Amino acid sequence: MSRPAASLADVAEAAGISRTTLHKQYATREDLVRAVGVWATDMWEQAVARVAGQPGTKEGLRQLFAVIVESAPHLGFLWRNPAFDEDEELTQRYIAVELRCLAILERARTAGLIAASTPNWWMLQTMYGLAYTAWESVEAGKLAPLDAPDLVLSTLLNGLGGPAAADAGAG
Amino acid sequence: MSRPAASLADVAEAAGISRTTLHKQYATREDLVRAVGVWATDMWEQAVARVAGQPGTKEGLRQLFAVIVESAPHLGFLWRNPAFDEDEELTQRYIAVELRCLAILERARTAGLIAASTPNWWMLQTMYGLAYTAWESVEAGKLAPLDAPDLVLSTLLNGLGGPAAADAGAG
DNA sequence: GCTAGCCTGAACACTCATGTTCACAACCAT
DNA sequence: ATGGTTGTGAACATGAGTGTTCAGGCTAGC
Repeated sequence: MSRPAASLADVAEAAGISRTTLHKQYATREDLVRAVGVWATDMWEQAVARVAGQPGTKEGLRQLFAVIVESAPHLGFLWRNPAFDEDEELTQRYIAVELRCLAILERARTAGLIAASTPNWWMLQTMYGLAYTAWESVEAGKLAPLDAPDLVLSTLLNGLGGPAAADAGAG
Repeated sequence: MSRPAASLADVAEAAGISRTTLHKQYATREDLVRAVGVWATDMWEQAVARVAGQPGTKEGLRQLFAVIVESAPHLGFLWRNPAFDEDEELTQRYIAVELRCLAILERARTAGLIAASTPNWWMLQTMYGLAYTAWESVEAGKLAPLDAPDLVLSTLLNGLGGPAAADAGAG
């Protein structure tokens, strides 16, 4: 899943089955890729469903970010495949899940945790960006998995600013 | 450059030359990819060189972020190509440029703009992540190019936090 | 005009991923 | 044991991308 250029022979070997059997289950490579895309979407859906009821509190956001970080590989797979952009069903499902994430962020904004002037798309973008970055850091062994959600939370809410950064002049 | 899977015929057509001529200049596809990698590294080197002397102030960081945002496509190309990881020269040059970026960030940390507890790798990761995210937003038409550096600056220093986010409990 | 250099289209061989087919072995239920 | 299912290895055909060669055509400089 992490290597889009892998041949079907490699995939079959990695799956511990023969190439013939792989072709029985997925007639074409496209079928296989889509099946993995559906699976990745399932994973993401289920992960977000676990936290969709969270309130717009710091703890609620922390739960949300924990789920996004752990879904990072699935999201990365979906983002990297341009084919999914033209897949009506997957796109619809993706948007629906994204809206559930956005709902939590909006609650946090209403609660004053996030600046009222922050547009929806930038909340989402920074959340994705920071969470994905945190996941990469975990993969690289630079960040402990359990620390990732807190780091994303504090960075997204407070930035990296020190004592002299009280106001950055924008926002 | 933005489509790694493009055939050499497509590349030649896009370049307005024949496939034969393309092969004369770059014997193999590997040669071509590496040449583009060298070019992307050149671009990034030159861009950072323009701001390497900046101080650790908000304006200094803003200049740095402006340069990273504009270099995002070049960086993306370098990041997406695993072949470059094994290229000694390009890796060395990449690290050298990264260190020049880090120097500015460290100056800002010393000046108190960035929390003293922030590790180097997280400063770099968040800078890359936010800058790349901002560039994508520009590409998507959601963010004005001139606003991008300021948005990255304020988000990285202050986060998205509103009045109720005075302390997120981490860091 | 003539030559040298560069670009071009066309053709070719080669490799590799892909998709298909088929015969055979293992296994499971009856 | 028997018949159905499932997985397997092997072979084959196909198509795309790649790299090479070659015979012209074009322009620039002599």
